[in-house]
Amino acid sequence: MAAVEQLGYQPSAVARGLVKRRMDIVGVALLHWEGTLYGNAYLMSLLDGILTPCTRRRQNVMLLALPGWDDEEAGSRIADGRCDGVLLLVPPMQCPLLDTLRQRSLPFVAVNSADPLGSTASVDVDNIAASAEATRHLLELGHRRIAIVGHPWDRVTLYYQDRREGCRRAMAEAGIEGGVTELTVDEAADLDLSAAGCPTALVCAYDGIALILLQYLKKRGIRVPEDISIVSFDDIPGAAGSDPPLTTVRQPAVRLGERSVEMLLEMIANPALQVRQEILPTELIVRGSTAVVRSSRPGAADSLPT
Amino acid sequence: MAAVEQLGYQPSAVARGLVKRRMDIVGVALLHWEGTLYGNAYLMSLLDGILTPCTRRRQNVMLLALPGWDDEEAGSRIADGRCDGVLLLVPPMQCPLLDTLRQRSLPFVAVNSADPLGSTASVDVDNIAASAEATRHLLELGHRRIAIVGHPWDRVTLYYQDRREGCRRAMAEAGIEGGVTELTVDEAADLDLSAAGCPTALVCAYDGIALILLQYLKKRGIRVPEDISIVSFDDIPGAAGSDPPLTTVRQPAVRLGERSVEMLLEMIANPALQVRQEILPTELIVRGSTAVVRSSRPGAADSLPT
DNA sequence: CTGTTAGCGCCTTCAT
DNA sequence: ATGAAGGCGCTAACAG
Repeated sequence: MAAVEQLGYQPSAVARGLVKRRMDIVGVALLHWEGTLYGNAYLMSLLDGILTPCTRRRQNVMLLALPGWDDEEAGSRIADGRCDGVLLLVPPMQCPLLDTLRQRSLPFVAVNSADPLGSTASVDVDNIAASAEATRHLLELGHRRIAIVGHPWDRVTLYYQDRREGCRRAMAEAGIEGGVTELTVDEAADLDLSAAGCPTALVCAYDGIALILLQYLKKRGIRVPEDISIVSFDDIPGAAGSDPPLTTVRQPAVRLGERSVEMLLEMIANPALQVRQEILPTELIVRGSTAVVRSSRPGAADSLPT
Repeated sequence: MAAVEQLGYQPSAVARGLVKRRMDIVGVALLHWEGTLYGNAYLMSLLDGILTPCTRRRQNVMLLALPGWDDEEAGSRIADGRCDGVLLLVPPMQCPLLDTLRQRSLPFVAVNSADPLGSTASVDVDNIAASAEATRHLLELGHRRIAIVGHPWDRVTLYYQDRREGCRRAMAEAGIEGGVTELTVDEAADLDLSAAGCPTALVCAYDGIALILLQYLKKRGIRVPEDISIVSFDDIPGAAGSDPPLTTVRQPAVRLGERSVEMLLEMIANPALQVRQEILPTELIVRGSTAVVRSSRPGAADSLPT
């Protein structure tokens, strides 16, 4: 035993893992290609939340960077016994990796992407309700023509669709029918404010888009919120420090990360556990990027709240 | 073999690892406590650079979040055979983990923290030269009283000390002796510009500090760069979008990450390889947070460059 | 309570 | 070519 100290002996985690069928590693699968993380503060916050309970509970975190969710070999890189369970960051409802995990009955939790069918464990927010709240805020400020802004590739995501749906519902409740106009970032940046029917407020799919848009608009001399109001989602660091500070729906990113790890660890410890879907609350943070609609904007004054 | 397809058989990476003594996992050790990643865009960029070559070369990345570099159990969590090598993100020159890795002769590369003795493999930038360049930029703008700003805990880091040293050298070359004033973020935010001897330019230890400082100063009605100039380091996303956009020394974070992985994989493949220390170039990005010193600032006009 | 032994699932070597 | 066997380093079950 003295020799153990002397020689600095370390038991092999791999050999132990082979016997105990547990590596104390949780996998974290996320989309990644060069530059994806760079600037993706939201993912960073999620990771932050994931790491804390892992460190406390002596779990290691293995990152699985996927070029796409349809990647066929993802399963063989993470469902090969090296992880005890997997966290999927914003996965689609269907992909080969999900099938592989199910087949190998490896526990997994979807983060920020709840299956409407309720068949997979998940931790998420209620994007529809969150977006409806943000939209109502705009409606209360007198905005009637509201568009949603996102990249074309965002449109396939569940959270985008839910946020659009929330927006639609809030507008419908206010008597504005006809769906929500969808704009790409470029279209939003090039908006002709003097055109009839031009939106007076923009709902951005997430803060990253809002921040970029703010820069484009500033370059064109368009003032936010005087000329156009902007709300978005996430409340990443940087949302409060932008010019103007963003009005945004805060997502409890750190909590989402924490809860998803805890749920996963429970599932690993007790595989018979029933699938749970947890919903965490969001909060509308009103800052400087939204204001009462300007009466000089065509078609705005006639619909100010009474 | 048809059964393999049918049953979805997956070889166990753990059993294979036991035999081959290789898990195809690179460990990434970094300091972490709750909220550390949140907003640490620089680390994110490093990670980004690390993930790309790893994905390409079928390596997995295991995150080891350390509460501190003096953590005694860090070694047993990563030097227990589960990783083939380790990347240390901004480690100190001495810590138990380093000793453990050396003892177990596990290959490792220090990122952004080159050992002046040259005894450990590393990928870094030349912080002294980078800081001297930034300082010369300020000197050329007529600034003579320059202070460096950092949190108290930054001061123990090598990069802080090197950046301060670079600053000192550039000032000494310009005939300004006496060392560099060191300010905490709070002190810098509370600066009395009308006081004699008050700095006219600030060198922030990194962009995160500069961005925070910008907000504090704005709240106090102090204009940047009119009232005070600011330079910093890293060029994180957000540095270009701040108000004003930051003048900063760009660190090739993604490249640093990429190179360090590649070096580590070489060392894993060939343990006899000689220790290399790689230095990557930086670039001063001049934007809007620096300007010619105002003659109205006391003691500034008398020392304008001739 | 200490000491021995049989695998964990794979790869490698050796024999057929 | 295909097949059998030993062992990687550990744990757990068993025997002394």
